[in-house]
Amino acid sequence: MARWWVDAETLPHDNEELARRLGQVPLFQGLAADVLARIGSQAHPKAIGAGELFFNEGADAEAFFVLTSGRVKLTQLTPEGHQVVLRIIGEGDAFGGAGAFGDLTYPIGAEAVEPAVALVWTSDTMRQVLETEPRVALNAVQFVAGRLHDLQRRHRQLMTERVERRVARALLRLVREAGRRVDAGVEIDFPVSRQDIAEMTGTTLYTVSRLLSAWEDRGIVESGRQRITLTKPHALVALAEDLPER
Amino acid sequence: MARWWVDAETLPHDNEELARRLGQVPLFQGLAADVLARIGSQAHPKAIGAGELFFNEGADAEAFFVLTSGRVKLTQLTPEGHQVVLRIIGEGDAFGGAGAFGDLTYPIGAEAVEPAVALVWTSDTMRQVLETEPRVALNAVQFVAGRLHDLQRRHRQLMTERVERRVARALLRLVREAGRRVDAGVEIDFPVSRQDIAEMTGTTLYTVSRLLSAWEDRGIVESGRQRITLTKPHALVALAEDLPER
DNA sequence: AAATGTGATCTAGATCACATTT
DNA sequence: AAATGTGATCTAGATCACATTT
Repeated sequence: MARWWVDAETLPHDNEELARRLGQVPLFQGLAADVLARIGSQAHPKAIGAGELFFNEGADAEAFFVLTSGRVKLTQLTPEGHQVVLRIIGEGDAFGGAGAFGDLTYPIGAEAVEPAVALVWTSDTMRQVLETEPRVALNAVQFVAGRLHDLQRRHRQLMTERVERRVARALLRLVREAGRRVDAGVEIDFPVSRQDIAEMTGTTLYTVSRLLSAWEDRGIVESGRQRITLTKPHALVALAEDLPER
Repeated sequence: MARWWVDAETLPHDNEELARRLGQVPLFQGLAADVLARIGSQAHPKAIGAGELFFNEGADAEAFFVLTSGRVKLTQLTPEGHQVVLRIIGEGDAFGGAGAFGDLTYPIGAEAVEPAVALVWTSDTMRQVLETEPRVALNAVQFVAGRLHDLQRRHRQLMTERVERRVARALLRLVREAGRRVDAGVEIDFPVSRQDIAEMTGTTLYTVSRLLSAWEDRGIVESGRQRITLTKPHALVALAEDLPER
């Protein structure tokens, strides 16, 4: 997908283009151009830097977001302060819907892993859109149900699969959603640390480091500081799916 | 909550009462009586025995259900055939919505843990209701979002907490949703095996058995064949929340 | 027959402790 | 300074193997 807006300033200048882009967001699919323009006119852009937050878990759910550039990780914190990464989203993805759906506080946090820009609506505005545009409500059901089904599958995998397979799946998922072709193979297109992978898969950075070292020895991956390239993705698929490795 | 219908035969006789009951289902909250009556008239009841299925994971998502009596576990199977229990639902709970929300197959299975009766609509019917009754779509977003948030919390717990705590949480959850006061304390009101608890918490029946034995020694639970009574629920809360135990 | 209980043993992966790299 | 690599050690909980209970 092409970049939507390179920065916050370019956004308000072209409302027609904005409406066209919004129509490609799954949540707003199927809406008439004038409705999209009206929804778009109620948004304002917000840009944050890498490591900054759009919102914290537990904060008042005052706003709804659609990411227009960058990557954002959706996280939860344990009472002991350990972070868990639920998913990493990219441009065109909606997040922070809890307020519009009736919750008082965000059940998750949202942190930029690289500089990010999002369109922001107040939760009240988005609740009104949900209530006046039945198509948006239908899209929202499908969107949230999709998230639920995906998490159910990963929950099952966390319950039943070994760490190696879960880490293999996480890497494949990341390149599927954010892969960039490079000479050596497919690279994950934003900074990912061993710690990030550990927080996505329910293990420790030590174990991720050892797995990546072992895979590097076998020529399956190449990795550096916050950078991972899959040189033989099919070999990781074999690990993830328990296929014979040829 | 009082029993809705003791068996399939009693259902069709009183459409007004049916509409009143449907109005208490979260998904149908806020609908006018005539709309409820129309929705109710399109349902038919289905009764199955303990251990039988309303549907299998992966089957065509042809129908939508509201449980009116009994308990149903929502499950997933691993490729190796191991079962995982995502949740156990009771009367008034909706399930099998995937078809109405646009999926072709059920992402989970639904098995009765005791004799159960559900109202059944075709997925097409329910999709039409979703499309013509904006309030139902709004309710559905809230319902599915609630399921998602709950699973996100449990996913985090599965990633970060020890087995003992997860099992303590599972028991507390079961008595909260299906607890029955008895002389000795609070009993889980349907048959639960060690295996069921293991499939809910991502451990083995052996570990659950050992935990229950240890807790029985400490006077926290009493348990028998497919039966668990919490005699000191507060002690389990202390285990689940890491409180000092007094 | 299916569910449960429990001792003995094993092991995947966590934890600890440093060293090295970017 | 933050991220990574890796040897040494530890341990929670799985696995195995029976015995017992309902």
